[in-house]
Amino acid sequence: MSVQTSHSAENFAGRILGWYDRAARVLPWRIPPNSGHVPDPYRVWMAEIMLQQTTVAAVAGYFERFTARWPSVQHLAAADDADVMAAWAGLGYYARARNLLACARAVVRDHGGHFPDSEAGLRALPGIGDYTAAAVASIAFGRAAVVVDANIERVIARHRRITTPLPMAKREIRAALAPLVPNDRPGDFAQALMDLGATICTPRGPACVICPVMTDCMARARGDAESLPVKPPKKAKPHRHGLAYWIEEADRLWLVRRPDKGMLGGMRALPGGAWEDDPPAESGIARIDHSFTHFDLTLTLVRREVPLSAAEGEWWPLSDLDAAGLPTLYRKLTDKMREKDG
DNA sequence: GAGGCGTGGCG
DNA sequence: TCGCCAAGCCT
Repeated sequence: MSVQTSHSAENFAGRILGWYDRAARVLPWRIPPNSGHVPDPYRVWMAEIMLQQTTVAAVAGYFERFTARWPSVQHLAAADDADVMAAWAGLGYYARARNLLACARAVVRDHGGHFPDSEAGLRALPGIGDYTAAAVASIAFGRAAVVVDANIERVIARHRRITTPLPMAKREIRAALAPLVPNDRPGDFAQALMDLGATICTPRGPACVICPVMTDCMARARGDAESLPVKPPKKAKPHRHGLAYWIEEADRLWLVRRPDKGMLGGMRALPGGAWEDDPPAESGIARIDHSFTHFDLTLTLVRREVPLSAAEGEWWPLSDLDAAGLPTLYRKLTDKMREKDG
């Protein structure tokens, strides 16, 4: 991975790290630069999984709750699946939670409770891809890995003015970044580039005038930083419809668990039918709209008297629905019913 | 390589 | 309002 470091590369890393020393964001999972503290690989890993495609603001509370409740990988590995899934509810991309548990158990079972300290070792664990392996190797273990996330992609595509469209540009971006990675403080370097992308080299309206690497940024010189990186066009989202069943008895609600694969896999949910292209005939007692990554959904809530015999599920106290850990889609329905009934 | 996979915030 | 986007991974 690492390489001969040219004079200009040192200069780049130096300016990035100098800026980071002054401007690093204070985050619950982050060791402040030059504090002399040693990062806990478990916490670094936990944060990286939660931050996949998810904003810092959304993650903060979940990170605090998870690390308080399961302070080590051994604690997490011993947790009940249902508790972990419920605690993840609302954060999205639920395959991450299933892989989080699988990964914790693999670390305990196959690695004596210690995370592998190499990129390749980390990459072999469930839920850890190229980015996360490099990020944990670099931040937790000081390895000079080439960390490339969407922020860093944007920073490098602009600095080197790489106009090849994504995802083809990834190869060029990685090649451009590799010789810039310092052997000293590689973790801070990666976090610095991500902070830079999040606060200065932003997708829209980048604040080039205060950027620590403005002087040799090729896109800045050309005045087209905001147009980079070039991304492929998005596809239109279809609209779907579905039914959900409100089955209530003695102040309890009938909940099911969705299958492990597919949408909202492994999560508690209201029972219901398949999601289809056409709206249902019934008008129901409530209706909500929800937008997923690849389709929009209108869900109609219908009252039913008894559980379907074949459906496996559980009666849940209506007074404690929050603890069920329903995904946001179903939370919208239960919130609406709570409003109606007072 | 392309598509499946959540959610909330922001301009 | 609504499209875009956020520390991607898996198949």
